[in-house]
Amino acid sequence: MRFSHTLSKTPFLAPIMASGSVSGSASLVWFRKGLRIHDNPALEYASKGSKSVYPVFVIDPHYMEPDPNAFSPGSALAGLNRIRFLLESLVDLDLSLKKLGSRLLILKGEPSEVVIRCLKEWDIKKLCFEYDTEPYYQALDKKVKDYASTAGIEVFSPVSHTLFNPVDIIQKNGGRPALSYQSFLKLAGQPSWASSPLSISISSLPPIADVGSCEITEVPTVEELGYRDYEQDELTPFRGGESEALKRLRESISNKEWVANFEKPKGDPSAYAKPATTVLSPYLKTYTNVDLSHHCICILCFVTLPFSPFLISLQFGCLSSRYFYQCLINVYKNVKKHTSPPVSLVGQLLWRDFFYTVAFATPNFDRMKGNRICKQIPWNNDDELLAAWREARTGYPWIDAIMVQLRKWGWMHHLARHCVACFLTRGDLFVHWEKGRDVFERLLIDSDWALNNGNWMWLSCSSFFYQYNRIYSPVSFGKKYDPNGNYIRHFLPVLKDMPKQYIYEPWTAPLSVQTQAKCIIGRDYPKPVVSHDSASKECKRKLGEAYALNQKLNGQVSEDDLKDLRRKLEEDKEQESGSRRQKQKL
DNA sequence: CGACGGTTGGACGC
DNA sequence: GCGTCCAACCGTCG
Repeated sequence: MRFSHTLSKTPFLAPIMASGSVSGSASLVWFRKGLRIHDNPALEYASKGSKSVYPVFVIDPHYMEPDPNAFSPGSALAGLNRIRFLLESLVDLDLSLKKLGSRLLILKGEPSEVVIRCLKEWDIKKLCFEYDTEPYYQALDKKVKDYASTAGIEVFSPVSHTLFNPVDIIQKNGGRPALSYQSFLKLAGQPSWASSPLSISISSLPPIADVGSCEITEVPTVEELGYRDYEQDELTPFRGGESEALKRLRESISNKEWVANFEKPKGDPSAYAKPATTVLSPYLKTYTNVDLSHHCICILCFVTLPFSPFLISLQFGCLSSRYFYQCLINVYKNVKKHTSPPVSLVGQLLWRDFFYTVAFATPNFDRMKGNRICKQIPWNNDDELLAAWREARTGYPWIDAIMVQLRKWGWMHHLARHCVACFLTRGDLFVHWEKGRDVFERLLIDSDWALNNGNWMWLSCSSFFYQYNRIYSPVSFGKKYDPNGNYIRHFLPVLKDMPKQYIYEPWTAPLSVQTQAKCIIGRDYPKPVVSHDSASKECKRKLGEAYALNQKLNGQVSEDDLKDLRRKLEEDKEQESGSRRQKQKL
């Protein structure tokens, strides 16, 4: 089967003929990510030679239950938009499985306990699930695999979420991950499966046998999970699920020019699809009609990034990154010239693998302490500043508008992500990147453990990127793209009548102008929490000192060392302001 | 050890 | 819209 079918409406036909085999036994497919039928080796293997297949998804209440103390609607770990996106993906998966004569079995509880109970109850002989490199799944899967091995159950756990097996690449490099993109490219080379067909179509599945005493439910709605009093305008226009992802993918790759010429775009972080109303359906319609060439300037950089459901869908695995890769290569074959990594579309997929690989090889990748590749920096612990950033009241309209978009849409342009991440950490507020990471993780519908942590380290100059003198200006960066401030006016309606010349710095507007615009700074919209000029200078000074300490101690910076550095920085600051006062006296 | 390049900074001059 | 300077970081490679 050649890949040239990709562009046609008919999907590849590499059907798995498995049903009807009477001699087989029962298999369980455990879905976690990889919420798809196409290119799903775990599902394919389970269905081969089994007389019955149980497709299972376990809802962990810890992940889904409403948390009344959270700063926005959602659970402690996931915002409502993220939860909805996941549920939509599950509904779509259930529908697809039903078309194949099966269905998705939803169970609730601690996932390893639930899966082990199912293995016993259903007399499972084969357990199949996608391999996952995240520490959470590594620990979870160990419990389940340990049980399976004592019970004599075969476990099949293929790598199918990324282009490469991170283990292979780390081994090639003598046990250490590449820390730069270029060295990663050299190590990685071509994926082994690049020119062989992926299994992207299944004609039928073996049936589900008796479910015994296990409690099975349908995919719950957000209301059934206990979410009731949320604002309609806080709901994302993005829809989850494999069907939508594949549809969008096919539409996008049918534009060969766009795929071939995709280049690190001069992306416009202020571009957004202007909703006609707050009602969702026309909103969605407007958005899906947006010209992809302008808006799908999607870099997978901060997570996956994209203004497009098919790229967002990589996260939950509604779309296979390998299938996407093959589609892109297929387009490249049919055009005279095309762009290359890091700027090409394939280059974006490789960024994703880059972060997965380094994350897998780095203990404590999601924190500063004990993280070999992370600079030890004396971030402050200012909850007031953090809250101002999180709640879109820093007083910098460009920053606040982006934070509103994050909350409402669960998505913003990658350069917009850069701006707010830089502002929170090394640029202005000097708040710990882990705090910002938590907010993104919860609110982004495309957040991903490896990419999110990697990019927060990148933006905070903790790893990968170290040019801490380059700071995004919370005023001029956005102005470059959107001098009229339309993006700000949209997401911060309180500023909608502020004249163009003050929209990025409304505190500089004369009181008469503020009155005219019906927005008094300090009353209707906050004054800046810090002065960017002095705050950014201060940040550079602290980063310089912290880097020097890291170098001096060869990365072995203890908590006491950081405490000492904090004290020193405070003293220097007082001395400086003291000498400034003296100068003024003289 | 030194040179080189790094997916996307800002300000300024032209 | 492009080049230059600013100041000068890091990992990689020879």
